[in-house]
Amino acid sequence: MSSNAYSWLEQLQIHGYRLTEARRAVVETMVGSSRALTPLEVYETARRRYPALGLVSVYRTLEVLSELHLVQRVHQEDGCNAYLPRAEGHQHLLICERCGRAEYFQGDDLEALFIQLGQQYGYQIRAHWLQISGLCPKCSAQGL
Amino acid sequence: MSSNAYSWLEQLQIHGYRLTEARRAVVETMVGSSRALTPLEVYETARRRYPALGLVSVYRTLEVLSELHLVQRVHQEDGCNAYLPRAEGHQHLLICERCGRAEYFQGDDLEALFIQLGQQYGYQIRAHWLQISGLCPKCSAQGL
DNA sequence: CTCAAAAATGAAAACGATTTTCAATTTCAA
DNA sequence: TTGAAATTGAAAATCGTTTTCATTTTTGAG
Repeated sequence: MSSNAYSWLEQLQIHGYRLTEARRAVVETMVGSSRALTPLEVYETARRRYPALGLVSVYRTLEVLSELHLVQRVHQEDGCNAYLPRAEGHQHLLICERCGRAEYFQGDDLEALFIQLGQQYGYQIRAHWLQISGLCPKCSAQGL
Repeated sequence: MSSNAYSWLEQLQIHGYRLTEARRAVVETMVGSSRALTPLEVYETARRRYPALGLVSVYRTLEVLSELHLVQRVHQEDGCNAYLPRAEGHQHLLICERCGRAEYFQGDDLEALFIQLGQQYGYQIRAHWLQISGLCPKCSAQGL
């Protein structure tokens, strides 16, 4: 549904953002990525399509895409500056710590736990974050 | 068990680290904290006990404590540079995004899910991370 | 289509957190 | 007690990110 460049650009437009070459290039890079990408990686990839792109615009566009819930930041031991298309609904992430490859898995039953915990501790739950990391089959085969 | 300054210092010693005033000050600050603390906050707190302490030593000590699994980094929307005593066993974190207060809750049943997912996707699971955030009762009462 | 206001851009400078360097100090085992 | 090795704090360097600002691009009204 929201997993194609057209709808991402549409979302930008709906929220009053202009469609620019810089944004198109970043969107095209992020929308189909199955790997977590750092701003610098997005920059390098997107510049192949739009060489005039500035790194600053990558940062700014990623920020906007985050606000619109189209991408999300990925947290890992070695850094928290990579981005992926946002997991939808009750999905969570399984990420390869070597190559950044991501799988999205369903975790509906976890929502109940979160709600229960909120009540138990008197917390007003705002967000939850579940992420599993390890080596994908390919990286696993190559050895560490 | 590992939740007192004595055993943390013992762990440092066992692993060949020397016991210094700087490390004692950082350990004393971290070991009993129920709030996530940034390196700067650790520095400011620990300096009350040992004014000669340098910020650099805080960074270095936190790194060592992380390696020894005595503290862990906390990931939040607004930054990933705060630390807490490490959750033990199958515990996970419930954190107040306003004041950093942390609750540790048990999540044994989640381990089974992680193992199952690893098999399903062919991943060699190395780590998992579950964290819930929101407002603690106190911060919730104060309004946003 | 034209045009002007507003939004967005890229380059450079500024920034803040973290790391490195290094000479001086501290620890600890012999 | 002593000396080698580890550790320290201060300063400088580094890295990712943000801000500033003059210029360019987008878009909607005419």
